[in-house]
Amino acid sequence: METLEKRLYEWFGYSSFKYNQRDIIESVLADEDVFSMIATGSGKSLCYQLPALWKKGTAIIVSPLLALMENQVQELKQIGIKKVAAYNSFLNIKEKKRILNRLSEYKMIYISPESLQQEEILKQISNLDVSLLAVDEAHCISQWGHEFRTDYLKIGNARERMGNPPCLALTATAAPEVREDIIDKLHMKSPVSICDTVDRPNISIQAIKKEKEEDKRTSLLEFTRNLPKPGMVYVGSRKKAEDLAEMIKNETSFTAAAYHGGMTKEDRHLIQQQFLLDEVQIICCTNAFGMGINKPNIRFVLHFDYPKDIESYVQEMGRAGRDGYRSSSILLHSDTDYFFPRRIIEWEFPSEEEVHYICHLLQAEDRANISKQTIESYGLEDVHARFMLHYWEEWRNTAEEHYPEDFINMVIKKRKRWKFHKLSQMENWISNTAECRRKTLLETFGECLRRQPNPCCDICGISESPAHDEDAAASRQFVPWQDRLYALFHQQQ
DNA sequence: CGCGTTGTATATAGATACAACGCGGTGCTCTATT
Repeated sequence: METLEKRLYEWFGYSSFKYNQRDIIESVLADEDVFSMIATGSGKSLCYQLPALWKKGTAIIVSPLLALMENQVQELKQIGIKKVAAYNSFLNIKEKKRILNRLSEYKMIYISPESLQQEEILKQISNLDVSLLAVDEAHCISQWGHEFRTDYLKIGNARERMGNPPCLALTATAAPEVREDIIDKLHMKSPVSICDTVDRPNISIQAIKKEKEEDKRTSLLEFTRNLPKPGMVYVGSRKKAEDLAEMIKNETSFTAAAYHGGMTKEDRHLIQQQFLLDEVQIICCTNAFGMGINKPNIRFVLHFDYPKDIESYVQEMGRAGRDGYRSSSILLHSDTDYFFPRRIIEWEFPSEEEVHYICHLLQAEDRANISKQTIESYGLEDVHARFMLHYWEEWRNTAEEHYPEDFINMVIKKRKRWKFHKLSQMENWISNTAECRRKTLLETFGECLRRQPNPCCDICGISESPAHDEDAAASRQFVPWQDRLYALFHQQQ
């Protein structure tokens, strides 16, 4: 397929495909459903952008963050691809109508799962020739869909309304159960699966036990002083992100800043830019920071609090060393960490009392009269209200009698059990790993460790001397010069 | 949800019991005000 290369150069200015890109694109062009797990920075977006331009019709691209959509649209327009739009709440009614009335004139429409559920857009899309439905950061379906953003679970229904176009799911991290969940929720039938390893040989892995929170702080300062920078510190709460950033600024000579979802958009953007430009050396953040960030030279990721599942851990530590140079992942833990993640899981669900109340309400009234606002007016949080509406709708289709007790047992308790299971899997890896950490980590992704890098992990032994750097050097050579140049160039911007 | 802090009443000047309140990741969208 010589013309594929020709178009790649003509449209995007690249002279060759990266590892796996061609396979994915060819499968998409053959109208296959494709599930693909490839590393961040290996050109995921091109995998739907090129087919979108190539094929007749309009591609719909589901994206989790408004900022990501805006970036992509802007970048495409800059390289001369103009028939693209983002359909979201940035638009006013006039602009929305304008786009709605001429959907078929676009080659790509970026959209959030929430906007995709609006009846106006579903109606228009059902008459549209949809060339491809692409879901970017598809692990969000599994990670966010069940409790936090339930519209992620409804993409499959929207797909049916479009007349079942071919579907491409893209992510950087997904364990086997998560892959199955994604494939199921997108109503994919025997998809082609194209996956990279999740192993990152240039990142050494450590989990270190400390007595108390105070000892974790001392250790954090020590690592901050001694490790190469820039670095990231992941914490569990907004307040702690700010506390630790303050502490690093006061106790060391390095620049630090906090980043979390409670900050204004402007502040978040500013801190992000400063970190990207190496003006801020250490960023202390909650899990709000990460998606869409492609900073190549992060030298360490330190987990001051551990995440609730192994995939999140792999995603977060994997932000280190994208340039291929030696980097560290360090996780600090202590017995006092036990309760926090458990409380957060409990908090994700409405209380039993609330469920009872809302179930009776939903049963007594005609469902059409009950909006999210009604449920919120009974004191439920935004997320819980959406949770109740989504599952109630599913629930009433599956059973004849609808008792709140059954709803609690079969919907809520089931999900909680699953979440606690994932949490203990994470904790087991932290506290009870007897073999190589890298090996056990890969096994949860259904992979084998093919070659042990040096340095590897705290169990295999971390050598302090930089003399054993052959592996970091070797992995560096794996990165083609074009990619390194690209990384350097983007670092400059 | 569950834990820790603050507030209030009681009955008497300091201490106790118990209720109320606040905390605690992730982001979309729509609507009504500054």
